[in-house]
Amino acid sequence: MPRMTSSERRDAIVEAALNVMVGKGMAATTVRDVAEQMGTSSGLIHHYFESMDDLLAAAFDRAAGRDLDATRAAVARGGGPVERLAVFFATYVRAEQDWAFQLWLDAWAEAARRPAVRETSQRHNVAWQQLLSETIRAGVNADVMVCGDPEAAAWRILSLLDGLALQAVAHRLLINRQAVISWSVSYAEAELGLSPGSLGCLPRR
Amino acid sequence: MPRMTSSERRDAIVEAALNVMVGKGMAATTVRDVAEQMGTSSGLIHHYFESMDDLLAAAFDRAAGRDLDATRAAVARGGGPVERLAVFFATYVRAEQDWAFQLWLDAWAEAARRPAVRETSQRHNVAWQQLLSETIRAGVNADVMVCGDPEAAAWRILSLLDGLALQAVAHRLLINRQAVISWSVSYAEAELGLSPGSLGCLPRR
DNA sequence: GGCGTTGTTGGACAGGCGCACAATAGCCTC
DNA sequence: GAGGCTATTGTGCGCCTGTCCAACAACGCC
Repeated sequence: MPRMTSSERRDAIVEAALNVMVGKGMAATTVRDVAEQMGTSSGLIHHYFESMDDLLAAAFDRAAGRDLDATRAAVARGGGPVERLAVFFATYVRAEQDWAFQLWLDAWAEAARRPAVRETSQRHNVAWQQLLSETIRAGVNADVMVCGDPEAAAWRILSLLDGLALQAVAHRLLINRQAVISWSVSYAEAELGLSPGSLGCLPRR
Repeated sequence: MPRMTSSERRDAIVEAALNVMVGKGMAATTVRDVAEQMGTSSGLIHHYFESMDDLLAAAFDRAAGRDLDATRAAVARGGGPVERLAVFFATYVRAEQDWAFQLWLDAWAEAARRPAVRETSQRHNVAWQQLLSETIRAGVNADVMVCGDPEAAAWRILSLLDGLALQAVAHRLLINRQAVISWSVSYAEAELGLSPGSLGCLPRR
């Protein structure tokens, strides 16, 4: 196979691992799968990653990082705090759709046995909470939201979002994505003292 | 090893499997582990269970079923609808503690690859939602709660509970059990038109 | 152009997995 | 007590896993 620079190859491996993970799930992803996906030998992978744990963590890190970066960028483009918060919800729910949330599910479960995966998922979880709590804090400082503890409120809102996504994945027919976003938006409006409907023109409950 | 009746042996296998699952996680549980835990040969297990999928599902079914039955019984002992709801929260959060929620996490992740586990976790999820929505409906019928759609409200409350438990397990230090119960209780009170504090004397936010 | 460095190969290794199956051991019935 | 039924054993098969390593090949440097 063609020679690559270190960073290119490392990138390609992570990308291949991510592809396999999306298709088969994190727990079922093997070194040989990733090698086959890349079209190289399996030994190559261990030249770039100390262990399978590290590789899975790196692949998950990339997927989760992309979603986080996309949401962070979209939020930053928003005008006022309220609009930024609305963008947060819209982008978050879109990011967590389909295979993405299954990946989070896998990561949480695997975290019990894979230290690197655990570290990665914890780091991203905290990053999401920080992004949301900073958005809330900006709204409070601008006197358009009311919240005594933005940190705690962010945990609560994220918990509801994740819990709803969980239910949506667990039985796809009973809860749909429309419900996830409208319910969580309604909750956030109540939590932050916003008037109903101010966080988006989506049909609400 | 001493001979048992069919049902006794089946029971013992499920119990042993559950013990292993609690200690090592569902994904890491093997036939040989379960056999060793029981003190018998591994071949015996396949006389009672067609596949590992069935065994894992049966073990999870027992664990989840116990929690559900305990909560259902505790709720039934409650006096009025409001007290029953308060009992639901107290018992639910206690049931989901420690290893129990990790088991749910494992089940959700494994569900993608193990049909029997998927069926079992879906069944229990729906059962929890029915228990909660029936409690809510009773409160609405008794004119002590206000809720236009008890089914949907039950999904929202359960989602928040699960999401909070998820965060609590993911980073044990940032959210504790006290927060899980007080935050979810506060949400339920707002959702159902109850006055703050009516769902329990626990310290709230 | 030779040479050292390094990306890359492909297979070996030890271990673990679910599962199957013939042999054994214990109980019940007649 | 004999015979049959079934719970139980122990082993072995085939496959798959992560990791390692000696050999090979391509690139940059002098």
